[in-house]
Amino acid sequence: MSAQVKPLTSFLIEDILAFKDHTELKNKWCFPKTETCSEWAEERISEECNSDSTNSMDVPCASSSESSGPCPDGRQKRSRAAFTHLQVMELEKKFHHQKYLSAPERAHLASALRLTETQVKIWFQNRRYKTKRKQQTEFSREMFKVDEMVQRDNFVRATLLTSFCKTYQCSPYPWDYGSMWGLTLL
DNA sequence: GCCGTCAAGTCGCCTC
DNA sequence: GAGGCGACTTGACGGC
Repeated sequence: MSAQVKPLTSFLIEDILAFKDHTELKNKWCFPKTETCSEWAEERISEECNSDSTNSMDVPCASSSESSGPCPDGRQKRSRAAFTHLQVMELEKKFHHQKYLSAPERAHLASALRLTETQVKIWFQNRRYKTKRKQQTEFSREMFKVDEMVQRDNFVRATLLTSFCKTYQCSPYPWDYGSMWGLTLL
C-alpha cells in the first residue's frame, strides 16, 4: 500500500474534521478503503515502529540541505524537518482534544510519533499561535463587515431624514433630531 | 522570482 | 535558575 505523498502545507485538520465519515478522506489520501483513517494511522504507526527506520513514514524527512553541510561562510545551514502527514495528523488529533500537554503526555506523544519532546512542544506552541492569529484575522474581518453595515445604515437614515425634511418643511427644524441620532443631514 | 507555509530561533515574561 | 509560554522572526521549501 502506498500512501499519497501530499505536501504538508496543504494538510489541515479542518480537512479531517470536515469529513463525516472517512471515505472521502481516504480517497483524498489514498487510505485503504477498509479502514477508518485513525485505524489506518494506528496500524501504520505500529508497523513503522516495528520496521527499521530507514523508510519510516513517521520520522521527519530531513531537508535536502541537512546533508549538504555547512554554508560557505562556515555557519551550519539551518535544517527544517518536514513532519510526515501521519505525524501531523496525530498531532492535530491530540491538539483538537487538548491545547496544552503535560510533560508526561508530551513525552508519550513524542515517543509514539518518534519525534523529540522539543519538536512536540514547539509544534504545539506554533499551533496555538497559528490558531490565535487565524481567530484574530477572522475577528477583524467580522468587525470590518459590521462597521460597513453601520455606516450604510447611518447613510440610509440620514438620507431618509433629509428627504423627509425637504418634503414636509416641518417645524421646529426636525434635523435637530438628527444630531440626537448621531446623523449628519445630507 | 515571489509568496505562503511551517519548523525552529529569539526574546521577554511568568511560574515554580 | 530552569522551563514553559506567547509573540514575533528567520530560513527552508514548495507552488504558482
